[in-house]
Amino acid sequence: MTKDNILNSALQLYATEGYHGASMAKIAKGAGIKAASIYFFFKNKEALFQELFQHVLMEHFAYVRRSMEHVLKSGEDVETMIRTLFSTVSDYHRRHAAETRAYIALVTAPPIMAQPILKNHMQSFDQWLTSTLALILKEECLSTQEYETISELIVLQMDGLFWELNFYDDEKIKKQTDVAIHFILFYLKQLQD
Amino acid sequence: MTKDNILNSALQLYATEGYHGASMAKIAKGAGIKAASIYFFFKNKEALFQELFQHVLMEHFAYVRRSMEHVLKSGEDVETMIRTLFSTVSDYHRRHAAETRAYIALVTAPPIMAQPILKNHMQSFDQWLTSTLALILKEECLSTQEYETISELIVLQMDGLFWELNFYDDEKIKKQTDVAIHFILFYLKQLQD
Amino acid sequence: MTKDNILNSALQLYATEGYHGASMAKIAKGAGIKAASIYFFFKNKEALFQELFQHVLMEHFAYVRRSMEHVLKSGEDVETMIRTLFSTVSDYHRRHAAETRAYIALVTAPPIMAQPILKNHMQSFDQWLTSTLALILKEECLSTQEYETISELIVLQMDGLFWELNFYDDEKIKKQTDVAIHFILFYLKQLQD
Amino acid sequence: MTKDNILNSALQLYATEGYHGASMAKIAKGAGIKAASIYFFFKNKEALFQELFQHVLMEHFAYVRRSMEHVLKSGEDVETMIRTLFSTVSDYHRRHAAETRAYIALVTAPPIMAQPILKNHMQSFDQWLTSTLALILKEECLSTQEYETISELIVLQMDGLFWELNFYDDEKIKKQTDVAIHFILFYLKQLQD
DNA sequence: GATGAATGAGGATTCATTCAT
DNA sequence: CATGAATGAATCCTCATTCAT
Repeated sequence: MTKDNILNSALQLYATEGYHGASMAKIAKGAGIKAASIYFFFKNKEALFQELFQHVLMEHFAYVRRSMEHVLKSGEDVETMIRTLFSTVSDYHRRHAAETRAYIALVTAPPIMAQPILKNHMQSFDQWLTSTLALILKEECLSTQEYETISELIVLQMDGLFWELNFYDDEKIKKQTDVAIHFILFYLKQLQD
Repeated sequence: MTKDNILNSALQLYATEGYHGASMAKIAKGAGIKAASIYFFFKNKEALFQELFQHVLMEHFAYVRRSMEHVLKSGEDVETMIRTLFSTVSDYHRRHAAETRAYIALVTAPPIMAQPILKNHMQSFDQWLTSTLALILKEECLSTQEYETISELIVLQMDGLFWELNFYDDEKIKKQTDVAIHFILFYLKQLQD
Repeated sequence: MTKDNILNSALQLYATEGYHGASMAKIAKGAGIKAASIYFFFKNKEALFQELFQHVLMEHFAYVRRSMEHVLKSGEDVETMIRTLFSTVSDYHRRHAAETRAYIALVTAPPIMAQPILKNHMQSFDQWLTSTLALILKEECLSTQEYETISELIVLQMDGLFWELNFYDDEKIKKQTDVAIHFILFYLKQLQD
Repeated sequence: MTKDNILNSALQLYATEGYHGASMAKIAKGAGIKAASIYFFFKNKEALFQELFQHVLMEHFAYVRRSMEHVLKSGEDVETMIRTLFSTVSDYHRRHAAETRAYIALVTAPPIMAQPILKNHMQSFDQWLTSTLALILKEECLSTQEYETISELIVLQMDGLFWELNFYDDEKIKKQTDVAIHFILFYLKQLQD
């Protein structure tokens, strides 16, 4: 459908040139139509952006959540769960490179109107992550202090991996993911001894 | 000096709106002059950008390197050195927020002409970091395998902290820096036992 | 009927924004349909305009003529006839505010194609008005000179009232109408003495 | 000067096509420059309009006031003063046809932002006219009632002449002006007997 | 009858840049 | 050093119109 072509084209451009660099003409060309036609589907540039941005955030969130819910229900051990958490997120980004790059570009030089959506999303994600970590770690007999520290640690590793998506190739990212997982599990084990 | 005003104004704009969002008129206004006057100091928009970008990268590199050389020469223990490495980088970014945000914006949606400079810089920095880590860890009797793992770990923590600069306030960044340092040292200690 | 809705919507827009300000999209929205649908009823924007314009002029002319014919046939005295002439015109405009405002907007900044219609209408109206005034005044025993002067005077009062429709409210317009009538009758009486 | 050329060109276009019909490109062409250059002198289309509109209103007001002050000071009789009032206004409009037509076009289909300026101006003009009429008529020994009637009558004649500017040629306008003056004086004389 | 989808032309405005002063 | 004045190209967006459904 034309609308999807527009959204896709916009996504690619946001990924490589940011919001300001993605002109309506370029987006249209990428979608195989003329610039004027975009306005049949979207009120203006901002509305197109908002719809796309929101969609990208939703998709990512939904995917990660679904994947984790699945694992949590299956009653696996901590190691498997943490491994799944990291590889799910990492895989998602590796397989949705354009979305991820667009997301990063938009987060780091966000058009003003993106900021509320973004803030909202980050809050939701943080909240979800916190409660998910609680579920993962609930049988590990950790003190509050220990629990908080390990949570912060996990977030730090995820953020590190995320930033590295900008530079490293698949191979290296996979390796860094393993390092992160390994490290977290290692620390967890030490705590329990 | 006027030239510095121009560079400063450009930096602020790159930080908040990215390369495409920073028009010559806006830069000029921020510098208290008219757009035409910029051309007395810079051949064109690209030249201005290049000079500024190069300068920002240099400054950062030079600062971190100087700071680490100082510590390395003073023959402190591993802990101090790692602590210095992290807090130097972290402090620099916290105190040069505009430069950092501009850097991030430009890295994540880089105008084509920035890419060689960027690649070049990253290579140099990686190289320097690797050799510096070698110096820091040289007395710790690590196997090659262990050395590599811990290097990757350190880089991962640095990258995590860097990405978090986008969202967290000073307080939280400081805390996350402490978490990073704490765990690296912890891991190092475990390896040695 | 849809066609009437379109004409009505166009009328409102011509009244408030003139010909250039009345886009097909706005007209359609006002009629509760999509712009494309207008083309089922009208060949193009110009044809819609022409039909509407002609209709507005006709209606007004027909109304005033009908009303005056009625009075003329009833064989009233001069005063009543002049009073009727003025109040008929004045009332019509007050009760057809949109038509009147559209008419004024179109007369004062007329799209080229409107000008022949307009010229035609004005000629007809002038002609009718002249012959009507002749009928009204025929029993007043006026010299040609006197007759011409009083005709010009009447036209001048009508034009004054018409222009004032742009600014004054109903109340004031009614009052000014009375002033005009009073003045004309006064002058007429003086002539006869 | 270029700025004046722009204002002049805009004036002509407003006169013939109204605000909506006067595109920046057309205005620029009339001024012998390119559309982009207009923005060096005016912030945007609205600002250009406002400046021009205000200027037109001021000029007219100032001219009429100056002219009347002159006559009032010279202590002429009523007849001369009324004659001067009408011919001054009439002459001004006949000699500033473009300004007048632009004024009419803008008043009858006014862009929203023009309305406060317009309202303001009309109030000022009304006020001035009222007080001027008071000065003109002060020695005529009129009752309040009579004074008010004759004031309204004068305004009505002026409005009629103004509207007729849209259609009649110079010759006819002059004649109608004479008719108006003649009748006002006539009415005044009758009152005094 | 009505609309979804599309477009070429033109609208206002911004942009980087030039050049004479 | 700095700017006033100018512009071609590109920006976002609206317009009237078409055509298949």
